[in-house]
Amino acid sequence: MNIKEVHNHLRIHGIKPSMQRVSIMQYLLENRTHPTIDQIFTDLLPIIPTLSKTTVYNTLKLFYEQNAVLALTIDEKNIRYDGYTSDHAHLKCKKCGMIYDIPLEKSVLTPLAQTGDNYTIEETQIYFLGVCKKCNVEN
Amino acid sequence: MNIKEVHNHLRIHGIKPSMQRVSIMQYLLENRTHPTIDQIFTDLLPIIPTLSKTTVYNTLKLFYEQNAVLALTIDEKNIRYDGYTSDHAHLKCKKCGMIYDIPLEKSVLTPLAQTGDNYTIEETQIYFLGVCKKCNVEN
DNA sequence: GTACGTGCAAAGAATTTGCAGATAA
DNA sequence: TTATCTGCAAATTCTTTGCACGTAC
Repeated sequence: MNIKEVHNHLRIHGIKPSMQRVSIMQYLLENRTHPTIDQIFTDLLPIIPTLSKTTVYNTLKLFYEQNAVLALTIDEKNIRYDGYTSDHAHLKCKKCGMIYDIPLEKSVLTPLAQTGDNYTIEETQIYFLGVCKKCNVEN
Repeated sequence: MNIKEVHNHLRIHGIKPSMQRVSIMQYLLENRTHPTIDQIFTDLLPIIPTLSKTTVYNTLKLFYEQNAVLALTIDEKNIRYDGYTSDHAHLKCKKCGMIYDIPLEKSVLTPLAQTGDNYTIEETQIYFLGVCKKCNVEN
């Protein structure tokens, strides 16, 4: 994904595009791995040697407040971030720890939306805990 | 809820009932407030003055491993525990921070169960983030 | 030049670990 | 007795805060 696209993506969400912010958002958009703060920091440090972890914290907090990313708490230890904000569920494999995207059909989304009808719902998250296909085959 | 019932509840889940374990489980069954470790500790300390926070951590980890409680990560700061393990969703109010139980209809559960069909799903959690009725009225 | 962004170091909070004493079968 | 359970203190990990320096408009 080229930098201009990332710039636009940030501006759409009301975020001024600094060099660090662009790099972090680009990382999230290109790596659909639901990374932790630490993974983002470690992977970007070789590219931006002056990067500090505080900046990664600040930036992701800002992205989250501007609804530019999803924050996943499916992992008890660390918050994980997802640059892909459309409707989808997440599966955490209890064996390998990987987090997978699970597409959601309308048959799920429609009744679910009705469930929240009596409240002011801003965000819905669905987490599955189980074993992924790969780990199932291997054992 | 009397102690014998709590004893049984623990034994059903393969947990030896010590005094501390019974107190903590009884607390969870009688207080459907999704408490944090700290809330449990603080509330039980007057009843069990020798209780240590380590024991509360140990005990809830054990309960969770034995599927005797649900662990909610809907709150980014602390894990919250729920002694009520049947199907229901949770709503976290962004204003007051309270976590509410939301009953789930079959129209939600059935298509949701089908979504996970290709995986080995052991647990499903649904989180709503929004504003509760009380806070909506007040503002 | 003023406001905003970044990054260091220190502080704070949540959780885990190591170990010794207590308890129960 | 022998396992297990408990609880203190220390260690570790994750996150936030305070502040000074840089940068951009």
